[in-house]
Amino acid sequence: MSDTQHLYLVDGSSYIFRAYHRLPPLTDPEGTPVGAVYGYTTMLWKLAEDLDKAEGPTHLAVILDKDSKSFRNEIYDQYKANRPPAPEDLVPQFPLIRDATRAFSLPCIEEAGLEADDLIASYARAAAKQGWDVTIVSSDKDLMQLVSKGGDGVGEIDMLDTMKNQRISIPEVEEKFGVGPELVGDVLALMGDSVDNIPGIFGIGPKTATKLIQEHGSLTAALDAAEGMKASKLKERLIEHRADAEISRVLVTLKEDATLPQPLEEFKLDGVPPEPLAAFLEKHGFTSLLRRLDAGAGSPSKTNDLNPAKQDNKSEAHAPTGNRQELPEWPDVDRDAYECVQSMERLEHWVARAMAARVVAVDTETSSLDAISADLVGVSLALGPNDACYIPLAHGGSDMFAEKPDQVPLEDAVAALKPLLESDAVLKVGQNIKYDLNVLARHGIHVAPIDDTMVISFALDAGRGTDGIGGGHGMDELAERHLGHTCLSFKEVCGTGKKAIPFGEVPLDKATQYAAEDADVTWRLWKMLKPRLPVEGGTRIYERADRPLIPVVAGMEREGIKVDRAALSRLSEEFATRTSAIEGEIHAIAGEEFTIGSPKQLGDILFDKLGYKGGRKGKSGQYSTDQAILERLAGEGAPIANKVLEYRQLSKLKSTYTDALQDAINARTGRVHTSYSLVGAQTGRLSSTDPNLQNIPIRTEIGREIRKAFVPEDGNVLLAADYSQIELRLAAYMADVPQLKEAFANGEDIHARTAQEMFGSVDRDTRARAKTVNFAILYGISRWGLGGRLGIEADEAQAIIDTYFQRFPGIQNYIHETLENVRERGYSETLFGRKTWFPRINSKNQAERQGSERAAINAPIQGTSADIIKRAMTRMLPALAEAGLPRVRMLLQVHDELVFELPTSDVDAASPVIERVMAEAAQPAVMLDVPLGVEIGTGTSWDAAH
DNA sequence: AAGGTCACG
DNA sequence: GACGTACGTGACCTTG
Repeated sequence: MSDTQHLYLVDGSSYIFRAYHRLPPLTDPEGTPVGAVYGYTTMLWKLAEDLDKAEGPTHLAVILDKDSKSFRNEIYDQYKANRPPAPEDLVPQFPLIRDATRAFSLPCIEEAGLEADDLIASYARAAAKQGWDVTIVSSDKDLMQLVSKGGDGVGEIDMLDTMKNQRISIPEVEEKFGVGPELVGDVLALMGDSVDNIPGIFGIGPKTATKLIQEHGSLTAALDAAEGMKASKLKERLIEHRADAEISRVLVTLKEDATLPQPLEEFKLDGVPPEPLAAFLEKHGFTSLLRRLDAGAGSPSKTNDLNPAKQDNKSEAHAPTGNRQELPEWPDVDRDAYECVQSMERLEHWVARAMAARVVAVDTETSSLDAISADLVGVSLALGPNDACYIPLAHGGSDMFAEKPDQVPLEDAVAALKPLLESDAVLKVGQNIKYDLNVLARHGIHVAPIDDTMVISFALDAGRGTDGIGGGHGMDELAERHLGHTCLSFKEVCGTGKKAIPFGEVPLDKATQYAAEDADVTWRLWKMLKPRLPVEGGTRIYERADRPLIPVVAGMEREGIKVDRAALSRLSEEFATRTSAIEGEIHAIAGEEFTIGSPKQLGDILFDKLGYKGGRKGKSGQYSTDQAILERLAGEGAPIANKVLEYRQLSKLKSTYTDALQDAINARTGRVHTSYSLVGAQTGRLSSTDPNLQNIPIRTEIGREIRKAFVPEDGNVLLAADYSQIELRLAAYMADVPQLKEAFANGEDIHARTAQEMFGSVDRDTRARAKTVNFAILYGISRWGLGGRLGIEADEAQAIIDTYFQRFPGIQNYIHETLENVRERGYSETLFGRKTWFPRINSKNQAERQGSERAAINAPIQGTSADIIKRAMTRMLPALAEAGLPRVRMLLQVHDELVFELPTSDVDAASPVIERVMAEAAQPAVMLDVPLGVEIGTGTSWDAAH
């Protein structure tokens, strides 16, 4: 059988569209866009490499569409009528496809009045008929009709999707359509195709189409059976739109007997002559391929092992990574140089020196990690390299110490330190100084002015170091990066796990080494980082947004919020009862007891024991059992799926919220105090931990029960103020989209307006789809993602995206320009100058690069929104005080929402102030031409305030 | 410690 | 040449 001929038919037209959308917008030395051509060239190269292999081609031809009209337009004038025009930078690439094909010395077939699909069908059948095997290089679903097994002197026809590197034979077709290739046309005729504008039957998608054909065996049978069906929407549609289905059946039928413009024999492959190929590669600057051609002595088919792109996956292109500077001429950290301050006299000496120095690095040591409940154990100060001290204040008390060490009494020390820490003339520098602010506030010290090395690092380098806790701005990490110094770790000093001791039990010599080192390192970091701010454009965001926010957020953390413990406790009990009942039901259905909370065990029960369909996923080879999968199973009539979903929901609510929040109530204040991280999110958003109060349930009825437990003190109410659609408003401004700006100015429903622009009409369906598309845009879109969300094919999603860009060209420009900028400079920027770095934006790893691109599209929008609410927060309490409303307390921030607690009698006066401060927060630095809408609600719970 | 899942904007 | 599919978070559970 070794002399079997194998014909490859390359569907060039569909390939170039796919290549266009998945490759970066490359241009050749002359400025012609060539991204898609490059993709096409590498694909041909790969095919040519397979020439000598068993499965490889003996004959090959590229088939192209000649023009946009075909005989199908005569049958149905709307055929492909709503297809948007090809993107501007794709058009000049069409002729280059022919050039590329010729460069490989391959035949290129096209014929007026026929689509590439028809030529492919005719060639495939002709070749198979004379016993050749045929591989169609395409992933077009219409072509799947041709897949066949062969035998009896007839060759086999399969398909090859080079992008997914997947062979498509009969099983793959059956998997996709639920029927064999001979019935694919019937399914397609029912479901239609919005890209080609094949009508199908309105309201019937792939699922229903497959089901009908499976049940009835053919399209005609299914249509005939409609009369006998029980009354339903489906029945009506089948009857009413029968003609649509019939014309669709004709349109999807491939013409298999077209006259062949060139005989099959002429497609014989004889290697690839290098000269024309080299000339082509050179002309368009495809240098890596050119190198491979040179190295491979002529033919790509002999250069299998060379793949330069693969070898340096790690190189991160040219995005600046410079985090390191020349080290100043400082002595190395010397932990034995630090002083342990144990007398009032020495303390006063240090305070006097610090006053004179004008800058002091400060660090506090405490009994626990939680700033609100922690007790002060000691304070360290640093005035220069190795010029640092530790002032122990509450060490001893256990048998670690033979007797309590000499220490300045806490109150005396506080009195001595207070003038220094509150002096306008002395800058206090800390690493995460918000923590120290909160600790010291409990002792009546209101530290100011301040600088924070962690926040400075964030303003300079957000996104640069993606690994490590604290987003790469923790002290140990900064010390390593900027000073080449390894700090004494907390673990080394206090131990870990059960053997851990509180800092107050650490002997003074060791405590001094650790604590004073922190202050010393903080001082050095400040000396290195602070001067970079003006040089690297970080001053604006640090001085105007982040630094002033530190004491504000510290205040919010100290305020905390009251939660109704009894209400949470009741909910916990209710959830416990219900989960255990559901657990029993699930075990009954499964026929055995297992741990429902274990995705592994659950997956084995669902897919192995109970035999539901659903593939493996991920590297672990474990079944996925997430919400989307379970909802699908539930829709297919698996009773266990809904039970598991309910079980999951309730146990999540119980463990993460009703149980955990009770434990989070502070014994001293009776309230819950979250901790906000100012450097938690690369985009500039805050994040909230211990507990996270930025993800309290709201989307479901049962979840909102938890929100009801967040309450005001007697005589007060909670007030929630939300920015409405702030990110879309910012996108409308930043991308300059007149229709969206106008809609916001008029207070219109923005998703409805988008639906009108996109689909020409507004109903529930189009509005929902428009909303999804709007969000997709903000998040950096991909047609697979959008397709998944909308439940449509990726190519249909692509058509929607194209329409969106056509209607709102500003958005496309914004995305293009943002990415160009990020690729060139390495970072994105918000309207207020916040930078986020994307070191992988030019990565050769496509997944990595595309991930960075999506994040980079989103970062300026999400980040600008974060900047705005930060500005509002900083101005809020002074504005309220000025309005005579000092009793309004700002408690929480949830990205686009602020939560306040205030006397009921203050609501009327406070609401307009809050509204105004938020709405005007961008000004005067940025004058938006879109209004910022703010919605305010009040109530006796956080839920009621919405 | 990692992976899976799910709560929020 | 292959990879995974919407951005940004944090907490909890199970398992290795």
